[in-house]
Amino acid sequence: MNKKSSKITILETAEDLFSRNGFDGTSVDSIAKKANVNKALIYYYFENKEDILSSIFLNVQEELVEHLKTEYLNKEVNLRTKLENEIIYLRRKKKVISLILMESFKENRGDFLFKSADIAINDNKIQDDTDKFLREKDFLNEFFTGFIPLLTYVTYEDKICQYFNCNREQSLEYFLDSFMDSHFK
Amino acid sequence: MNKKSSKITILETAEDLFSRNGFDGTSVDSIAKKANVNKALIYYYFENKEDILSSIFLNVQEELVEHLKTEYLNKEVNLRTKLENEIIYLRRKKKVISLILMESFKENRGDFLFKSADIAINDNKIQDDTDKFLREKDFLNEFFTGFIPLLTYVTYEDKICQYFNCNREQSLEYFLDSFMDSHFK
Amino acid sequence: MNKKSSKITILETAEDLFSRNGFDGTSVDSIAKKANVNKALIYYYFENKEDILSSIFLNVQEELVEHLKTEYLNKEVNLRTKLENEIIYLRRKKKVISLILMESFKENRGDFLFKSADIAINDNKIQDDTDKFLREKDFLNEFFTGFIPLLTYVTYEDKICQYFNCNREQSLEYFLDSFMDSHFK
Amino acid sequence: MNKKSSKITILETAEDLFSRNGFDGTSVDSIAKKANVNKALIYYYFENKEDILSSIFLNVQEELVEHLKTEYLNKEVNLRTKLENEIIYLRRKKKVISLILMESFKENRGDFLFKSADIAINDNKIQDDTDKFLREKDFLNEFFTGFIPLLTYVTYEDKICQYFNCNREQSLEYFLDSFMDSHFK
DNA sequence: TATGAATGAGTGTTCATTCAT
DNA sequence: GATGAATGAACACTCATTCAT
Repeated sequence: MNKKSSKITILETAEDLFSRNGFDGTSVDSIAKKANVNKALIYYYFENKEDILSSIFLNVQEELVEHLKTEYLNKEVNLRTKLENEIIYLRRKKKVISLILMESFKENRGDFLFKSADIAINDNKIQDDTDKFLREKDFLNEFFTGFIPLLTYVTYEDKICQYFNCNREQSLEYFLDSFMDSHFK
Repeated sequence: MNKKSSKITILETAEDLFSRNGFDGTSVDSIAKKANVNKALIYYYFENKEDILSSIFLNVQEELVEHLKTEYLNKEVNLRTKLENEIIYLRRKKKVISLILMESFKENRGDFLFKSADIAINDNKIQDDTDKFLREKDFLNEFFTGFIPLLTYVTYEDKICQYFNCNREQSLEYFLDSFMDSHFK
Repeated sequence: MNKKSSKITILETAEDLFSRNGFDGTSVDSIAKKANVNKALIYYYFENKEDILSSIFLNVQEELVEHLKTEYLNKEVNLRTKLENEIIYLRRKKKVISLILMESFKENRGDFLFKSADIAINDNKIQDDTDKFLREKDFLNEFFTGFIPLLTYVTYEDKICQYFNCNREQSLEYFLDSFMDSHFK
Repeated sequence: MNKKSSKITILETAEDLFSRNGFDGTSVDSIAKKANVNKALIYYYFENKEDILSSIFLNVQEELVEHLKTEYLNKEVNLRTKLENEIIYLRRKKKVISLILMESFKENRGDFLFKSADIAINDNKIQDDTDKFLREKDFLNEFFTGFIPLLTYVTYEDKICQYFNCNREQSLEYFLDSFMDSHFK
């Protein structure tokens, strides 16, 4: 049988709606309606609306982090191709990414983004106090010239192409050129 | 007399709350309460909640655009100092910036950001179809390696310093190094 | 104009419904409907459902306490007549009384009843530690042989008369006889 | 084997929660959770929530009635000791008693209490219409000076001791003195 | 300009109850 | 006996907005 479990349907629908309208702009009612499940069932699986959000975040964290370790790309021979593939992957996750970014601007809401970035950039290695400042410098560099441009690119891509009435694959080329130039030397 | 007009108080309070909790996460009630004005007075000055948001955006647009024309910085002698000053200015606008970014991820909400970027980057010059692709390439480059890192830096600065328990002015130095390296050759 | 203020209508309706169905058995919706006011208006006047209950309690406390100081009745010449009048008064308050009693049995809910009884019985006089035990003994005596029979009488009166199909004024006579005998010597 | 049957566990848990929070303040969910049984199992044993309440009441009625026949105590030699023992017994039933009282104040809910009192006081004897008034007078007397003080004492005892920070066994002595004086001549 | 009162529709959440297994 | 999943209606509470003054 191909019938997806209700819980997964709920999560996917919530991800979709949250990414379109924001967390606060999405009602639990609308999730239930779009997911074709009874609203009370949502509360059978999740403690509250917030819990849906956390679940979405946690489900994607590990996978996402893996794809954002741009520093390792350095050693690759065909760096640009590798990067392109990463973006193609990230495109499939653009809804969560949009959601993560959106929420990160709210008060006391940046932690998930920073933690993910921290793990991706510092590879979770034992944190040695001696290189705290190096770590900080590295982090800021990777974060603002790598991480953020990458994430914002995949979330804004369609919107920009729509706004400027331009071609998506062409835009990707331009972005890749730009990113290669600026981020890698 | 120091007494600000009610309308300005409302706008400032709304900007503050919107930037903290998002547009949808902020109620008109809470604005009224925090601004110490009668709720109905808000509807005397503004058509609806949306109208408050537009007013905030429009009031700041021109000024903001002026400060985001990073390409012109190229010709400056003391580029880094100039950039630092810009960031110091943008810090004072971080609430609106945060708000603009937050909203830009929602469906059909990116226009304000893109329009501002478009004006800042292309200087609003008569748009000649012949260099459309150059414009696009330039735009994407400026947008993702200049505009976005700058805007996200000022909005994330405090959150990051809090998360990593680090020093704000030191972070700024690191960011400036990074930005100079990546964005300007 | 005879139009009662909405706030008072809400309080009176709530008192009525709470006393019939209990606090938890009464919905704010039902109060709004019966009081013919918009539900949101209830939350304009009261912080939450609990706050309606507290308001009802506090509004009646002082007045009620005054009528329950049975110990002072001792010196009266026509004690029985005095007592009868008190009961006639308490009958008019039987809704709140019923409500107070009902709630007092719940966990952490007896305080209002005990505090009222304490004030009524001890007349709020400066509490001298030397006669703490006397106070306790007096309190228990007054509470269980005076206070409680009186309060339960007015709340059960109608129910009992209905159950036994008997006459209300005749019952009052019987109760007064009984109370005079047992409580006063 | 110490494993209680599920049905009994449900009844005991319900009794506990009902007595703490009232019938309406207790959800079937919370009973299931606290009793560690599946919610649907509750509906396997009981028709509905109401049915749980009735079961609790009926299970205890006979036993309770037996212990409330205070008029027969009259003939006892050591009346006070007998009474004390009754209270010690009733203490063990204080949860149901609290529940019975709580519910009795609601509209159309006093019957269980009155019926129990009626049986206890009139010993269920064939009801002769000729002494109807005597019966009524007796009933009211026993009910308000015996029955009610006794029942409310065991339910309020802990609350009062907590409120006044007093000793439970001392309170019992005081209450017994009081009850002996007022109820038995 | 300003306000207290009011409203209808919606919010997140929980309810008692049922179903298939 | 027992369970996980499901449901429709209700819950307490809040929303953006309006009105009369």
